[in-house]
Amino acid sequence: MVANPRRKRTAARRGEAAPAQDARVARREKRRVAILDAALEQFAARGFAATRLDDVARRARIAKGTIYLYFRDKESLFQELVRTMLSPLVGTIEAAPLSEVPIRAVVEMIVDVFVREIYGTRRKDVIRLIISEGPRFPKLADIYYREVIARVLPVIRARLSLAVKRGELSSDALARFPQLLVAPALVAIIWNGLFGRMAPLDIGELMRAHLELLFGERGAT
Amino acid sequence: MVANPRRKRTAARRGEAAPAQDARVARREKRRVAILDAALEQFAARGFAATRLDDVARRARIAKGTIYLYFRDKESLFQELVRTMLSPLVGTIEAAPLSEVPIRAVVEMIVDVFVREIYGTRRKDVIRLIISEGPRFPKLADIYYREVIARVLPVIRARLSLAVKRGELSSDALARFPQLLVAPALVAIIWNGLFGRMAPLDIGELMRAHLELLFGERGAT
DNA sequence: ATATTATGACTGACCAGTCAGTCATTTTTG
DNA sequence: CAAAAATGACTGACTGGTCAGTCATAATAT
Repeated sequence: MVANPRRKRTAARRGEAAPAQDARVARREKRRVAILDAALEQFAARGFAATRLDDVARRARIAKGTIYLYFRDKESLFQELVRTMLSPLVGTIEAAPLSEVPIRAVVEMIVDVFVREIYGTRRKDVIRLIISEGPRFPKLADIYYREVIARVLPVIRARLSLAVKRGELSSDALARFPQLLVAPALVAIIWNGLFGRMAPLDIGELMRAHLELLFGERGAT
Repeated sequence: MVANPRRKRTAARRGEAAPAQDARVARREKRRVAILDAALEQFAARGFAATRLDDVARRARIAKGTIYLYFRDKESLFQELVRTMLSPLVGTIEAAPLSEVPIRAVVEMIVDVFVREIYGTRRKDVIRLIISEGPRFPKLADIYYREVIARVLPVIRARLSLAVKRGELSSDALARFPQLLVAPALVAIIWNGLFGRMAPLDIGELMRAHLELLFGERGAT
């Protein structure tokens, strides 16, 4: 799109952003979110292949054709969904108080972010989707790795290595495999997705037990 | 199937198991396995919904209609696959030398079974399938829970509780959440399924590090 | 000859993606 | 200012293709 001279003139004359234009943009964004919302619901409930875009459209209260005005195709919609839901979270870890805090507090903070911001929100459904569909959509696994894992993991690993050097940790096991830190939380997501009906797993207690194994008895709660 | 009178007569007359009959049974079983094999390959590669029974048939070198002589429908085939692959494994744990062995050896044995018998075989694909498709097939999650989890978990939990009572373990965290024991192995399966191309995770090293965190430095290897 | 097993063409349901047409809103013209 | 023209967001019927499951027929075994 080329800049429109008409628009410029109007905005200049009134000394404000063109209101009609802004309303359009806002409306467009609202629709986009509505589609993504509906898509998450359907993909989470039925998986990628079994989700019908007719249903997504119905949930979003639009016609099916409209989806194609916002997303290239079903797979793009799926990818955008993952990107939109997870990318914002990365900042939280990247910007966190780094090395000024004792390692136990750092670890508890990471675990807490995971439990509250993922397990406690619809993001857990996105994680489930990545686990389920990722192997069949290399592009999806790629996006997730590049935009989340590759940005968060090194930060955490660096802090853990520092803790080893400082003598805060007696073993370098965690620094070498930071995955060990969140593995139980991931398992809780999976477990409750599968067996929540018959044997729900209390993620709070689970992670408390996990930290107990890592650091020994009770810490600040 | 009702007992076949012809078979009885033949066996009696010849004083041996009816050979023709046995050949039939064997042939039938071989076909069944061929179908299950092909199905595992396809389901693992494409997921339940995207797998075509035409492809399964081609892989098994039979016609599509033949599948329906061995399995009621696509979903039954899927369920039978899971049952057939995992049930045999349960015996291994159930029959293992229980409380005569020190707890660390018990734990290492459990981890080892997991790594060798699941991660090291096509059973890991079955686990992946359960994780991926389970939420959409409650019947599948049910089967897996009843036939595997519900039989293995109590045994392991009991042994861990005993270890706590005996003073072999200083914390009851593991006894309360035996899931913590295998969580890293599960994460390794998932991780390598998603990111194996760009950042493979060495499950041997991972589990060694895990045990190090649970028990402190090196044990018997 | 009969029963059992296997085949693969066929059917009907299903669904992603398209596109010609509608309509509300905005811009231009007189 | 009102009428006319332009815009572009939105719709939903339609198409082409896919695939689970069936069944009449054929091959094989007894």
